[in-house]
Amino acid sequence: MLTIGQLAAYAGVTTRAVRHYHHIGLLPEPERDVSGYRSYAGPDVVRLIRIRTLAEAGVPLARVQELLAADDDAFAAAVAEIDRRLREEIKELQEHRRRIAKLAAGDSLALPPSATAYLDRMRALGTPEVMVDLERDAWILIAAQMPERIDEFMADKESQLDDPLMRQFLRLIGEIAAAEEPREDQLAQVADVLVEMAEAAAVNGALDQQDEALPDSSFAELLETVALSAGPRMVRIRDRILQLMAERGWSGLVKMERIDRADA
Amino acid sequence: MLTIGQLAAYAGVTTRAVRHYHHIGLLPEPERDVSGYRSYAGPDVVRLIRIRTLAEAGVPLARVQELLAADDDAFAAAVAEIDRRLREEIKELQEHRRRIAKLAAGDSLALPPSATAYLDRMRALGTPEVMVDLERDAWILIAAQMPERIDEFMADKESQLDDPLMRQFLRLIGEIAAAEEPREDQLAQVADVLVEMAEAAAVNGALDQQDEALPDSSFAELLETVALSAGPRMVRIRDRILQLMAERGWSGLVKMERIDRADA
DNA sequence: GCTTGACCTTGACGCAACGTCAACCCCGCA
DNA sequence: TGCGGGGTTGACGTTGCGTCAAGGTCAAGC
Repeated sequence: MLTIGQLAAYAGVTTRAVRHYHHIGLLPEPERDVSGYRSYAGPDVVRLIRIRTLAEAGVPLARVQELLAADDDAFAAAVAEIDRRLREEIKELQEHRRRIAKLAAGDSLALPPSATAYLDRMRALGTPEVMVDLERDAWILIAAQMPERIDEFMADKESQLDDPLMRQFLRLIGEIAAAEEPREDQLAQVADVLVEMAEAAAVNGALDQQDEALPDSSFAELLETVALSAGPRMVRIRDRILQLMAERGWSGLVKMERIDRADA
Repeated sequence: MLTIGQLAAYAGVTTRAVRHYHHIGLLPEPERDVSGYRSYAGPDVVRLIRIRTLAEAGVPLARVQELLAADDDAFAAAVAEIDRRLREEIKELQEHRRRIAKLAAGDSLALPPSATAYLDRMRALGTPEVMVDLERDAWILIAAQMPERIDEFMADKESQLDDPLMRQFLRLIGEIAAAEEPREDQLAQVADVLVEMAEAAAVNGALDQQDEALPDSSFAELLETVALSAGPRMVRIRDRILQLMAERGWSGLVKMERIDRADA
């Protein structure tokens, strides 16, 4: 009676969809006419319309069979379950919207507000962008690892920004970043400041806190590799500073440690 | 530094996901160690975390690259567009919920309330279930074809149910359906009633209306094939009734027509 | 040195619901 | 007889991975 195109037109679907329903056994394959065309009749149209009615209500095709054959109770139960699934999907998408709205509102990717505030303040103090980027990446790592302690860390860091030594350090770093090639005396000054900060930290116990915050050494090594990703120029400068610090009896930048006199 | 499993753990994803990101070029393939294992460092972890942050906000992976590289304006524009898409998807799902709620509320599949009311009334008048099923299927077809006229048709049909002839017809059909084998006198009575109804319809012009409602004959034929799907017993009874009607000068059940005297 | 278990490698299929070629056949019409 | 608009099967693409399969590798305990 009807070709596949006519059948599809009756139900307002594509021929591809009809063939798909045949493929998954949802609509029985009809007889073929002499030339091999599928030949449909009224009941096929009716079944196809029923299928579409369910599909357009969000019923997965895999459950349409079952629903078409179900009695009233089974139907109601299945419908209730499908509605539950729909509600869940809507909730998920709304959660997506919430997150993307936060991103649009200026939240830096993958960092809590306390951290972005800290980074903004660093920038305001003249810290070169490349250093801020490194800090950000490091804090992304830390925030992913210890999300519940990140605010505590940031409070610490913010107060450090009030330390005149830290200010001096940032200023020196800014000068070095701005210059073509860093002068040796600038690097030496940085090393001096860093060592002075380390000594102060050793006295007030901050060095022990850093051990507690970086429990396994592998995580500290991981943070090091972030620092090493800043490009060859920065790595050279960094290496030189480490060298100068070593001459002054200290090692490490991520995790500062006094060099054992026996080694020296 | 890190194996793929460790990298994945840092970002809270599966190794499969990481390999997928490599495959689609979202995360660069890292160096391999001597045994061919992928070896990751800090920047890889950071990038993976950024990817996840966007993905979990509903950004399609295909757009994550672009967003990670975008400046603030481009980022805002892309985010706005993604939010628009999310809103659309939510609306679609809500539409699904509306439809499925209607189905749960007892709406027969693919039929408007006027039609289900008519079918219910038919059933209440003792019409056998198999007949009601055929009517329903026929009206599903018609409703799909002419949705805007279905209420008008149903009003007509409802008023026909008040016709004593129609009542008699339904009672006779009920008796026939209940019996093992229909008696010839029952079938003759049905034919008599149908012919009487047809004659009345011819007088008040209802026959012309039916021509208008069934514009092309192919649609009428399609409706016939629905009637033929009721099983061999019903088809035999139907054929016999058509035969008896023909003896009385009428043809057709879906679309009744007086037989041309020249043919008889 | 051997086994064991956990982790790594590539390759490939599966899911949901079709869209979209490709290559070929069939029908009605000028 | 050619043409345009159907139909036919087959297979790949979409989205974001999950889940085998069939191995090679590593660290640890015996």
